[in-house]
Amino acid sequence: MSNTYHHGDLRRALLVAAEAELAEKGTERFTLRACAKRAGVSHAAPAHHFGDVEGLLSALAADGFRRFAEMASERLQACADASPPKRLNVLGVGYVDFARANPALFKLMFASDIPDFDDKELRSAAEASFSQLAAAVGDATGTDPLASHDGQLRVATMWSMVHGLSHLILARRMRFLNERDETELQADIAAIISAVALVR
Amino acid sequence: MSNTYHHGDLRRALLVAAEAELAEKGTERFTLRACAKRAGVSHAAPAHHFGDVEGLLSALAADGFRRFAEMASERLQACADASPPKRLNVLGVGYVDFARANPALFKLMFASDIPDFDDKELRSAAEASFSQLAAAVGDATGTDPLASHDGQLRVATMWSMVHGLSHLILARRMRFLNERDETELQADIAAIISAVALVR
DNA sequence: TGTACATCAGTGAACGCGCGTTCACTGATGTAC
DNA sequence: TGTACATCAGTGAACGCGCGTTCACTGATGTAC
Repeated sequence: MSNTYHHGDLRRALLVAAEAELAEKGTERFTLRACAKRAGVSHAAPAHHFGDVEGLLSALAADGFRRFAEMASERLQACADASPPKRLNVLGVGYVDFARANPALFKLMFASDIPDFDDKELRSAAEASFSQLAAAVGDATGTDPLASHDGQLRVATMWSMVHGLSHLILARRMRFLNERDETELQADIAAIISAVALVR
Repeated sequence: MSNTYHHGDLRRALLVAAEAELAEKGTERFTLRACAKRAGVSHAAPAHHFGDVEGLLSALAADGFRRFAEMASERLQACADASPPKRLNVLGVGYVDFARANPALFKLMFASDIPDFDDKELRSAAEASFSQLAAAVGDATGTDPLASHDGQLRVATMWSMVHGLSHLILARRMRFLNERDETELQADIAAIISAVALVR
């Protein structure tokens, strides 16, 4: 058993390394060479799996959307018996929690220019997440969320709310929220979201 | 009158150039050399005024906040006689309009890592904008927006709403909004914001 | 079970490029006398 | 009005650096017979 020459799952390892690099250095200073080094591999290796920086980041963003959808499913399942508006609120809180737990990944997922959104894998992963949100809005409001103009606006409202809250928390722009401790913050997030989620 | 050696207002010209560069290339590929070239000046000149990239971007972000506050004041003044909730809605629509009119600048203003937020000028410009929003929320809800916990949550709700909507529109992630024409989009934005702005 | 061969993942040296930074300089401007 | 001088904004050549990319290579694996 010779251990090193073939890595085994370098693709996976590079995604993990890329996420850590992104978290440490941000998109500006993100380099393939640093990812390769972190994964313990020569700097030319990433090209084999991802082609270029954009390819690696697109794959990472797609991975982020899949993880988000998975988290959302788990949380919804955990409150399967609750009322639809309550479940929508739970999903919204999950959205913000995900962003706070994976700030660099979250920013990448919603960066308009970096990942290649024509990438099929990325696109379908993102749309699966979106559908989850739309369905929850539909359940809570009792309307088909995407068939009617009104339903679309409801989805847009909820999504904007949780997305903006996530982004402002990550950017540390709402000072009074930054000063809350974790328990208080959780309560505040749920309260803010409920201003939209429980609207009939 | 010799025309060129001293530029006159290179600082201003570099800010204009930097904004255009940012719009064209994004933060990733933003370079001082390109800004200097665009301003028609040697590549070593920017250091005289801004020190380094971060200094230039911080100054640009501060400029963005000042322009935002100015735009907001004008719009509020134009509807001075309307009801407070209506005026809050106008301010919210202005927020989204500003983001759509200055996408690169808007992203820079809310990037968590790029501009140096300890910069005094940037900080005070940002806080002035924030105060404007808080005051409008206070007027609309009849409470001191920052003194009470409830008031803070109202501000956070409104800000999250308009910020998230702006960001999702810029990132082109809400497909059904992308497909609207300008008039429809304006109406939809106002409708979405009113879900929060008119809540009593 | 063994041998030969094709395939593939990862290597490492080399390259050219554009970047930020430095620094001695030079041209323009303002002020003192 | 003229002269001398200090100050300052912008120049341009030079530098070192880290990047992505290329390419001939090599080590490991799987498969055919």
